[in-house]
Amino acid sequence: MAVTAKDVAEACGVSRITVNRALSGNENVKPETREKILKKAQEMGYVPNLIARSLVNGKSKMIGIVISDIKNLYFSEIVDAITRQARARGYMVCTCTHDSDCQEEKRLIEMMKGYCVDGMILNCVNRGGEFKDWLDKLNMKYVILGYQLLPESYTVGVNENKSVKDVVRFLKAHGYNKQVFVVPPLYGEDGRINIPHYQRASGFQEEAKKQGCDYHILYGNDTNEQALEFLKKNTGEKPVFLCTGEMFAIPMQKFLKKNGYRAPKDYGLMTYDRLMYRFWNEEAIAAVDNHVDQIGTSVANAVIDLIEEKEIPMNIEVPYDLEEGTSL
Amino acid sequence: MAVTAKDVAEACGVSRITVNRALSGNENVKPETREKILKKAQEMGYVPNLIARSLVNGKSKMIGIVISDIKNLYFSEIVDAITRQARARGYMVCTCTHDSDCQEEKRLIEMMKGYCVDGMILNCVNRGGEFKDWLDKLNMKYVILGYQLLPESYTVGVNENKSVKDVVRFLKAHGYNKQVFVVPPLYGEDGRINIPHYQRASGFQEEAKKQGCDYHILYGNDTNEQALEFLKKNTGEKPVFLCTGEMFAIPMQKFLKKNGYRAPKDYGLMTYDRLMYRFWNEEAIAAVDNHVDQIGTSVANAVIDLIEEKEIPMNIEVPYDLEEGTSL
DNA sequence: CTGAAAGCGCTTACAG
DNA sequence: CTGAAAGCGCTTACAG
Repeated sequence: MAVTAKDVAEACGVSRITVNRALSGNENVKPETREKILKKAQEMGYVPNLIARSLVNGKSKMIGIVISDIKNLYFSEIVDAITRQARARGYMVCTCTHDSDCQEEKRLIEMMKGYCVDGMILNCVNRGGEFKDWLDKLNMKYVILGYQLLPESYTVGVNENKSVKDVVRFLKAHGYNKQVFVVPPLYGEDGRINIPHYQRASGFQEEAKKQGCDYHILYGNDTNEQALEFLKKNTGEKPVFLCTGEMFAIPMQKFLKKNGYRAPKDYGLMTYDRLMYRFWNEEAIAAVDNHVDQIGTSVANAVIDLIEEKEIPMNIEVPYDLEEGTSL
Repeated sequence: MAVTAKDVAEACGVSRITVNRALSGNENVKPETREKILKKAQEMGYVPNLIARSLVNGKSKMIGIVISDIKNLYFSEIVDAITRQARARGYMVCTCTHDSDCQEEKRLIEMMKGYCVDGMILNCVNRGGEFKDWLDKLNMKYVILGYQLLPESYTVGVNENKSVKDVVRFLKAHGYNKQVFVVPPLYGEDGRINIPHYQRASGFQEEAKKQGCDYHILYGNDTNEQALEFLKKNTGEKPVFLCTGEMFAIPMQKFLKKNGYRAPKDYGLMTYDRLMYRFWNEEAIAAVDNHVDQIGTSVANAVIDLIEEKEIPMNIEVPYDLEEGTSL
């Protein structure tokens, strides 16, 4: 098997403790001995066994990430940011995906515990107090991806309720009084609610009402068609569509274009995130940029702070920006 | 800290060995004792410490993935496929990224060894015999992402030299005798060659010559402009551009469109991969589909087969498809 | 059916 | 400056 400290020790005619001391930079080693050990270790290709070290130290320097799907651009960008920040602070990252399967999520979290990760970052599909109790019983440190997503837990994310209110005012300031919020079904096939989308939808409603806007909500799996109907029937003011994601905004833009409606001539368009945008050099849709990389960096810092026993706020808000584009 | 087998044993008034036997499904435990142990373990939230197990078993059931950048769609798709296949075979995955930094790649590989991964999947930026020697000295199992990328190593990928020849014939069969290969600089800033692109370029040249095509190669950072010039000066036959990636093909298509040239009216267009395509519902560019998910599945299987001491071929070719689109 | 012993590779006191 | 001892949580023989 692999070369161990013991092998190096034998090759040098000293004890493994001395080898360890030399390698760890401890001062109490005779310079010549140290030299010899370092040289031999190098020669023999000695790499310390980190899991043995974990076992005795009680810390693994590993962070577990349990998310739904890494092919999703949102997550690949977050995982990238987490990986970088974790490495910068001396941690390695293990990622696994549960495809929004509640049972699988629990299995993976237990597995992460089994591997003794020092902390976990969760994009949890399980919800509510029962899950929270189950999680706490594991006695692990964890941070939830998503602002205030799980009660009484450490969370990191954008305050969706607040940001959408900014958007309403932003659009109003751009002269749009007729505002249409476009959102896919809030409830999944399993009957569970999509909390971030719900936070946006309810915030939109509150603020649009408050601002005296003529507001509407398009909801469901056929929002493209609904939007087209809306434009056809619309009289008077030009409306703006606020889509809850690029996955909806971009196809909608194409669909409407095919049917003779163009932004910003016939309607305004705004979306969330600019993840796909980086692949193209075309006109930008106005967007709420949630700075996904910052979310990743923040959540990595949060969980590492927890691990290192630093105090952090319960719910960390990551800032967002409203970005102009050519679609308003 | 966490609940150990010892804790469960004490709670049940038996030895930890008995606990272990009950939990591992060993038959030699009195049914009542087993019942009691299973119940207590469940109650106490016992999760076996997998790194302690790794230490004694000499295998961690972890696979290390060392790649350049997970934000790259190619890699996020591969990592996704690897993760799924690895889980299906009982392995967990640790991923880290080196941003094409040769030193960092070596550090990460050593770190993976330190964490006792049973095998590694590498998208290596280091090349050549010296690296190969260094790698082998670590005495780890590894598979390289990229067909025949590192000599005398297990590799998995598409046979680029072969596939591009198919493409040349495919385009010829579509009536294109004037073929233009579009490739970014083959040498990076660091002077190292991009082997897959080189394999494609040289295969293209060989086959185009053999087929008696009127062939050209556009090469560099301004291939959009070069393509436009080419079309402007072009007389006679309609050419086809074969781009080495969507990152080049899609912007080129847009650029040419802006300048009044459209595919397939004024030119033909073919590209590699359909990774971005899944985000859109627009017309498809004809493409060599490398089935990136299959590459991921294959490379996961390859490394796990190695770990489990099964025989596998040195270089595994993953099949590709030539996909029709609306651009030819 | 059950347990005491040895060991995986390391670290952390403690003794010389 | 150097080493023997104990222990992290588990598993694998071996003994009763």
